[in-house]
Amino acid sequence: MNPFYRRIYRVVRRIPTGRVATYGAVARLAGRPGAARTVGWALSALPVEADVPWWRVINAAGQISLAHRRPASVLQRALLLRERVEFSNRGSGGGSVDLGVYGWPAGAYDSEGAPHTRAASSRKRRKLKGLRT
DNA sequence: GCCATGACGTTCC
DNA sequence: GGGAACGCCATGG
Repeated sequence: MNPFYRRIYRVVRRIPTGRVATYGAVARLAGRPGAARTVGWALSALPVEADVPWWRVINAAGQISLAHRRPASVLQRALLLRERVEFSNRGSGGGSVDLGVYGWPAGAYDSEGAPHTRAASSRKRRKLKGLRT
């Protein structure tokens, strides 16, 4: 097992009860920003018997990604609810977690969490720089 | 070593 | 706000 995985698992273990972290945050804390996919991959290979709160790891949108892919989605939601993590019924998407409240580490998301929301400001900045042509 | 895939993220339309 | 495209790192064939 590569040190990345162990690091990722360690980071996930550091997630306190009642809090959730995004793949990107975990990857960043693991020392590999941008390796969010790798984090998900590592968790996919994670055995259920492992003492790693994988259910506290969600995507940047504050939603569970293993919706139809894995039946564990229901389990994850149940576990999160058990952790007192509320799901904001944003329409009928199945519910999303407010990273501004339950996000971990605190301050990483602060008052934002939605990628597109944050992208709005970043986009302008990128356009201003005049990149990509 | 190259191509394809994945529990994701960011940016553009 | 929603959908599509590109990029990211690591694994598997």
